[in-house]
Amino acid sequence: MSIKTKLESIIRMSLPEVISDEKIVIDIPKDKKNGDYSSNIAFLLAGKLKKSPMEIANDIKEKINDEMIEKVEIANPGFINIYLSKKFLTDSIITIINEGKNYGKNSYGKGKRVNIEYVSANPTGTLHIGHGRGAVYGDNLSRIMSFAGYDVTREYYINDAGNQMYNLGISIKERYKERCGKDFAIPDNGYHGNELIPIADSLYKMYGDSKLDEDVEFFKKEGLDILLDGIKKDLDKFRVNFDVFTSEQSLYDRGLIDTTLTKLQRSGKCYINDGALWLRTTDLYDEKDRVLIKSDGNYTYLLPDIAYHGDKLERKYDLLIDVFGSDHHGYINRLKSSLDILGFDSSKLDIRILQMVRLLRNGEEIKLSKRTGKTITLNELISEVGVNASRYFFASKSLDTQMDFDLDLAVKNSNENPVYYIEYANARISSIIRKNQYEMVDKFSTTFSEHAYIIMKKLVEFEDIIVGAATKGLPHLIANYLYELASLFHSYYSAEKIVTDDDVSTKERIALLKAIKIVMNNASDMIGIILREEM
RNA sequence: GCGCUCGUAGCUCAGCUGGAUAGAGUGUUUGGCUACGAACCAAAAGGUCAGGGGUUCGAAUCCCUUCGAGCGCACCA
Repeated sequence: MSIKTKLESIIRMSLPEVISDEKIVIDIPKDKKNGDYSSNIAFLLAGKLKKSPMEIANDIKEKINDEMIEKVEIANPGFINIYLSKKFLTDSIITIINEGKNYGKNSYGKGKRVNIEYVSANPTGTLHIGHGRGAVYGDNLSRIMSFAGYDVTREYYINDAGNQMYNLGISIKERYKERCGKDFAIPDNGYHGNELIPIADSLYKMYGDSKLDEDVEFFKKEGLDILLDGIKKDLDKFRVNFDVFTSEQSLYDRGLIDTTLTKLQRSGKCYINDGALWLRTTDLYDEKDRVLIKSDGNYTYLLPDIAYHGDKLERKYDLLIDVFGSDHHGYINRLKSSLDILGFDSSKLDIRILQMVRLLRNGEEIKLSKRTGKTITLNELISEVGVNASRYFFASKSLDTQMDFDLDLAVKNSNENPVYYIEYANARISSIIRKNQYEMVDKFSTTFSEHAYIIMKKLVEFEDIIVGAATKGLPHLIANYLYELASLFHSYYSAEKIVTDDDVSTKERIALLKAIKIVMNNASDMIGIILREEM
């Protein structure tokens, strides 16, 4: 159980019975003079109990008695400040070592099924840096929520139906003609980037020029396979994985689009205007009604999207998380409205918007454009900066920062990257442990320095950080925690010697180091970073 | 024009259900290797939290408003 949860129940037990269901918030004060943990509960109860916050705080203090707590102080104008006991802190070293890779794992989200959909890039080209950000977010959130006990499904939606795919097919066909030495012309709405040239090349290698008479469908299928395969390989290299790939085409094949359409029509929220079928989404949250069937009889993209989300909800998830780029924020209301019209509970759908990555090269902005193919690909990023550094770069920032990314700067700075700082801490610890083999400590006898206790306090915070990151959807909390932990270690390491003539205290300090190493590695796992032991 | 997101140190960013004196990294200045790895540590300087109003014991955080930025506003996906 996490520290905050434990403290919360300790305080709860000390409340007067009448208000024992009050929500209790436990904080970690910025200034250590205000305790290791603190609660403002006395302020919140002042009105209900008709007493001053100071009085209430004192009443609570009187009733608190637990061996994990060293002392409780009341501070003006009514804060309750709690200090953890040293025994609790040193005991936690043993807990951490015993639990190892499982330390921090908890059952907070037990019994909750969550589906996280991310990347879902159209298979019409290679992944670029913008996809990388979404990939890292979705992957980290999946790792963290699993660790926090949620039953997580990672899903990728493949847009393999519709016009775009036809345009892809015809563009590949033209590139294939080019490769075969024939005249070729890519249509205006086709894909002009040079990403398709290797596709044509591999088709040529497989079939020679024997496929010149094949129709667009053939090139669409072949191209899709190759492109999707490339996307999966890039993601795999980036340590991003999925449990389920759902194809849009398969929704058509299963008849899901038509049944969804029928249900929508039965809802009475559809109407025909100018030969098109509209859905009255403005009855709910949308600012504008949306077209489901165009006047030419084709479906819009929205209809399969509704069917897809309906399908996910049918699969009995308690929570659906979609990771979208900010250029798709307009989706939220139309999708939620449609789901409610179908009788689903749209509050189960949580759409996370990630702000765009602005790309720079030598300080100059590069405009992203698929048509011209002028982008920085994920692959380029990985090969120039490395997986660890690029993942940390994305992982350490909140989703709603509009971040700048200068590849040249990133390459230049990759040697002074935060990941190096963290790995260096891991390497120093590993080196000391390697050179000084001691058996396991089962009881701590000496008093650690203040510095050491500060580290232990940080270590026991880990589970709360996991729960916070999982419930708020903020993986960057882990990245920051990891950096702070590394920093505390470096500082400790410089301040005092770990290995001394005193065997007993040396053994105990090394146990602390082992605990730090475990937590650092567990935290790194949460953000897909693999720490080297030597560098 | 309307909508969504955002604006924190020179630069890149934390600060998350409103908490105590707004924090890191980087850059600048200064000090520290005969000690377990100096890719490190210690310290200084650096702020009108975009501006203005409001809500309350208490606001970077919530509300209103002005300014600025990004992104949307298709019978494209």
